[in-house]
Amino acid sequence: MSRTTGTDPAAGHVLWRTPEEPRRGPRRGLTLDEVARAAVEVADRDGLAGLSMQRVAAEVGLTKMALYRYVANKDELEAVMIDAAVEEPPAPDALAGTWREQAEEFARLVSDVWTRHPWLPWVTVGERVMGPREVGWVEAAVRVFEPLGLTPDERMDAVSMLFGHLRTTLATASAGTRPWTADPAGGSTMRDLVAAHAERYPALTAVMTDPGRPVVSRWDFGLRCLLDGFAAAARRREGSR
Amino acid sequence: MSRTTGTDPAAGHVLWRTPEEPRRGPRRGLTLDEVARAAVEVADRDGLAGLSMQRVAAEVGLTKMALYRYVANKDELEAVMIDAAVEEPPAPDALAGTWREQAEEFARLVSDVWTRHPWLPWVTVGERVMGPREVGWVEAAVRVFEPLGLTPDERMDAVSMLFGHLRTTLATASAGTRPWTADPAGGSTMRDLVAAHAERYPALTAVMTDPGRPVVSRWDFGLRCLLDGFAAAARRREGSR
DNA sequence: GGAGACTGTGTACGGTAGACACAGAAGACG
DNA sequence: CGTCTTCTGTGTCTACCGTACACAGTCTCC
Repeated sequence: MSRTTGTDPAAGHVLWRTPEEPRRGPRRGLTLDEVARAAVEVADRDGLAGLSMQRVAAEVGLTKMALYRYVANKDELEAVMIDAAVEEPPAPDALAGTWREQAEEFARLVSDVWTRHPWLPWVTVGERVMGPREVGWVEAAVRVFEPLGLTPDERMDAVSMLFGHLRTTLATASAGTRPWTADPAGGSTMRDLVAAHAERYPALTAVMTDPGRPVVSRWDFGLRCLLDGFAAAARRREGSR
Repeated sequence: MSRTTGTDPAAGHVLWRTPEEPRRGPRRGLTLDEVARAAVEVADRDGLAGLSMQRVAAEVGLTKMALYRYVANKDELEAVMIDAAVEEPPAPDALAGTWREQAEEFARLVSDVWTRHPWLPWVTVGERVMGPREVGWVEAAVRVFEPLGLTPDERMDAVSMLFGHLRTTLATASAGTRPWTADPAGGSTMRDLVAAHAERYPALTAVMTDPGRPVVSRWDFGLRCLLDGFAAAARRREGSR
């Protein structure tokens, strides 16, 4: 982790380093991008638990130790595969309409990518170095909320909440469950458990007997609540101004 | 995994099994509860990554293989330690006031527990068998939203979103970061990265230059937005009735 | 034609979860 | 009392994980 510029805290990180060809020695058989895409493929196929240096190495036809010529460790591999998987963020003029329409469209875009790579909602949490594309997605999200009269901090909070909501929804959805059963329930078992102990959980029993709406309408409800909440916050700001 | 009742899907799971003394053989030196509490202690001290069968076994003075006499595998150990850590959920009459005050109080209670055990927000996701206490917390949350005119499904969605919000907030807070920097950013590095590439991320740059409010006010903002959103949904229901 | 830098390989280490066989303890039953 | 049976805890073993390190081979620069 050696800083080169002094201003860029992650200059030493593969994600933000411009790849400069070494002068001497044998050419490397792969690019960092190929490694990243192979890792994405492994995670898509075998899940996050099935992702190991061994498997990724086998995918590209190398020994696992050769991978360490491309990334410093597994965390860095994860970082580059995230930035490879999220693809390009929407351009500034890609989203049109009111802020609300833009937010809905943005959520749909994130949902698309995170559905294509179901492990993404699980790894885009916690302390780590983000890649340029991932930061680009956050940038795009911040842009969406600019028309609202929120303070910068509130705008960022809104972005955070939007991503959080998508994560919660999509992470559990990818687990093959209807969204709420797994939060913090997890699995259809909660429904059965409640049914087996109805006297102990009356409020839940009442909820569980509901026939249930289709997933799409649940998705709408959550997002709508969130955006309504932001709108209310914006109104508060407007009023106090 | 042998069902005993037929109606209870997790009857074979330690979490829902009433512990019946075996007739013959030596007495076991520990109770399941002691094992669970030891595991909680390890996780509190060494974090989730530091939690291994080995460490927990050492904590209680056993070999790791002896642990398998108490739990079937590590997942089951995690399950029992979750239910041990969350403690008793609030009683039906423990929360008072309007639904909004109750929701705020409930959020505070969850926050307390999840702060005491910072690994909790990370493990209470995904497909798994919940314990009786954890289900009790969900039950309590559902009760809070009963006064609102939401449909059962919407009520459950609201609960899910509330937990999701708390998880996002507390998981990142425990990582030693201010909430939003880690979502999906992660770490103060995002701030620095944006600063180093200001021309590329203008919207983010504008946000980052903000001095920033104290954490407590960010907490309020998020929760307030969420509850405002629920209130709006309830108003929609009222209006259409 | 070196010298030196770089890539990919092989080996080794300490960690993980868990399968399995076994020694010993303790109640059940003759 | 002795024996049978069942249960607990131990020790050993396998397969895998991330990764440190030494080394062989390859390429460019001087």
